[in-house]
Order: sequence, then structure tokens, then C-alpha cells
Amino acid sequence: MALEHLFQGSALNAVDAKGRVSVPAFLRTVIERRGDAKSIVLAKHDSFPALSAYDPAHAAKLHEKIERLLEKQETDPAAEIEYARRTMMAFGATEEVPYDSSGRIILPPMMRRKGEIGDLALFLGVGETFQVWNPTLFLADARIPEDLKDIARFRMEERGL
Amino acid sequence: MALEHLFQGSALNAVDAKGRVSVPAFLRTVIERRGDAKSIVLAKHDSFPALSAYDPAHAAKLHEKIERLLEKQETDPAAEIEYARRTMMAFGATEEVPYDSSGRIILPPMMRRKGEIGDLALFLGVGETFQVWNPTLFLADARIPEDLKDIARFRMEERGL
DNA sequence: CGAAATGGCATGAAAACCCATTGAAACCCG
DNA sequence: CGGGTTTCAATGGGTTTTCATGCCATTTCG
Repeated sequence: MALEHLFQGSALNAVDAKGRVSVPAFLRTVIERRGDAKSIVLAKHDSFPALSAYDPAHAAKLHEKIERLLEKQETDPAAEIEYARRTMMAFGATEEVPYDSSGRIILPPMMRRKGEIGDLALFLGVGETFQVWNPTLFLADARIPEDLKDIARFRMEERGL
Repeated sequence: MALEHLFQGSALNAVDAKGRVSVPAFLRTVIERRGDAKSIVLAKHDSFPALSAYDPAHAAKLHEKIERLLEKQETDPAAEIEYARRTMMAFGATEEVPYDSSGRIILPPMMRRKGEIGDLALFLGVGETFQVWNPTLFLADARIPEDLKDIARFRMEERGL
């Protein structure tokens, strides 16, 4: 996977009264290089109080991965439940949201709650996916390296906060 | 298989006095991208007290899957019974229902009973298919991950329940 | 004729769309 | 290298469209 197809970088954008946020342009270009969809898939992050996001093409790959797991043990009833759980999480617990011509999505209320996003959204590219954080929670999380927090602090100062 | 052809997302819709429900628009668009039918096939879910649903074109794939299961265990007589059971379920115990111009289906009474659907229907996209749940049963099922239940709870709060 | 099924229309809320502004970054060119 | 200009990203606001759903008209069938 070439670097042009990996998500990287950070940005701090405003969430407006309608719940709209601009997806940073540098993330959109990656999305559109990885496929031709102008939308992102949002999910609750597995371990952080934040959202995990990726392009639709990546979601399709996730699906194939799950399908292959099933093929290996399709007669086992316990495996069927496990398969059901995974597909439910991968697809039921996610939302695909298109961005408009100016690159904005509307943060679905459910995702906004799950990620505890207020009126600021910190975007963080992490390779195959990117994350969306409430910057305050990011700074408060003990598991986040200090150098990364410095970046968040810088982004906040940039806008006078 | 691209994401444009996979079911994902969730919604909680009302079942009216006549047993009609709107199939969420984001599921209908997938149905109509996978074929040109404006209908869905309903079946009792294999392992959950819920309904499993898919587009008519998907029924053929289900059949192939059952065939493959049979070939793996041809010599086992119990497997033959299992095959017969699955075939009967896959085709006999299903109903195809069209949705009207406003996207509504009439939940067949039998399916409504099988899925124990009351006056609320929780739709959950899970890739190749989607599920229709009584949200109360969904919340009560020990096999469902807590993160998914949060979604159901949110959908209920959204409509003030 | 009455009850139930079905199709079409009306409404309110939410989402998609369009245009305008601002401020910063990229660019150009002497 | 510097000053001016152009481009583009982020954001605000208003308008149109779509969706879910209630309601009513029409049909169907016992």
C-alpha cells in the first residue's frame, strides 16, 4: 500500500449548528484515490472514546475478511453467532455518510454521541483509517503520547483556544 | 463486492395499524443497485428471534451456499436431512413482498409473528442481508454486543421512548 | 353492504443542495 | 525576493428535496 493511499496528518475543524463538519481536504483526496466514492464510513472506535472512519472500499475489504472466516467453519453453530456478531458490528453499527461538494458531512447524531463530539472535531490520519476525536477528550486520555497531544494543543492555539 | 452493494446502517421505523412499515431508504437504494426489483425477501433468522431480509437476487446465492454444504458431507445421512431442512427453510419459509412508491411494505402476518414484531421495527444492515428486529427483543438478547444495543437504545430515545 | 387491503396524497422534519464570505496558502512575475 | 493576485479550503446561511408516516380515497372480496 503506497503512502498516497494512506491517511495521515491532523486537523481541527468546527462542527456547526446543523452538525456539519468539513472533512479535511487531505483526507478526502486519499478517499478519492482509494475508490471513487465521495463518502466516509463512521464507526465507534474499539478502544477509544472517539470515532473510527474509513473509505467505503476499505469497508468492503472488511466484509471479505469476515466472510472468509465464516467459510472455514460454517457448520459450527457457535461460529455462526460469532459471524453474526461481526457482521452486525461491521455494518449495523456503522453509518455511511456522503460529503457534499464543499467536503462537508453531517455528523449523524448517533455517531456524534458515541464519539462525544461537541463543536470541535479533531481529525487524525492513522494509515488505513482515520480517527475523529473530541479534542478535549484527546488531551485528557492518558494513553495518548504527549507528542501527539502537542499537535492537538497546537491546532487549538491556531484557532485561538 | 463493493460497499455500494452491501447493506449497512440502522433505523427504527414504526409499523402502522395495517402492518405497514417503511423500508429505510438507504436499504432500498442497495436493493435497487443489486437488481431492479422493488421488493424484499423475508425469512426467519437462523439463530435469532428476528427476520432476515435480502433482495430477490440474493436468494440464488443462498441456494449455492446450501449446495456447497451438502457436497462437503455427502456420505453422512444426517447431512441429507440437514440439507433438506435448509432448502425448505431457504425457499419454503420465505415470503417476497414488494414495496410501494413510498417505500413501504406490508409485513406479512406470519412473518410478523415469526419475528415477534410489534409496532416498532429495528432495521440492521449486515452486509449481504439485513435484519428486522423487535427492538425490545434485541435489547434483551444476551448474544448481542453491548455497543449494538447502545445503538438500539439511541434509536429509541430519538423517537422519545 | 361492510371490512379489509391497497394505492395515492398531505405534512413536518431532516437531509441534500446551492451560493456567499473569509482567510490562508499557492502561485506568478517583475 | 517581495508584493500582488489567484486559488482553494473551511464555514455560514438559505432553499429545495427527500423521507417517514398519517390520512383519505378507492378497490376488492366475502
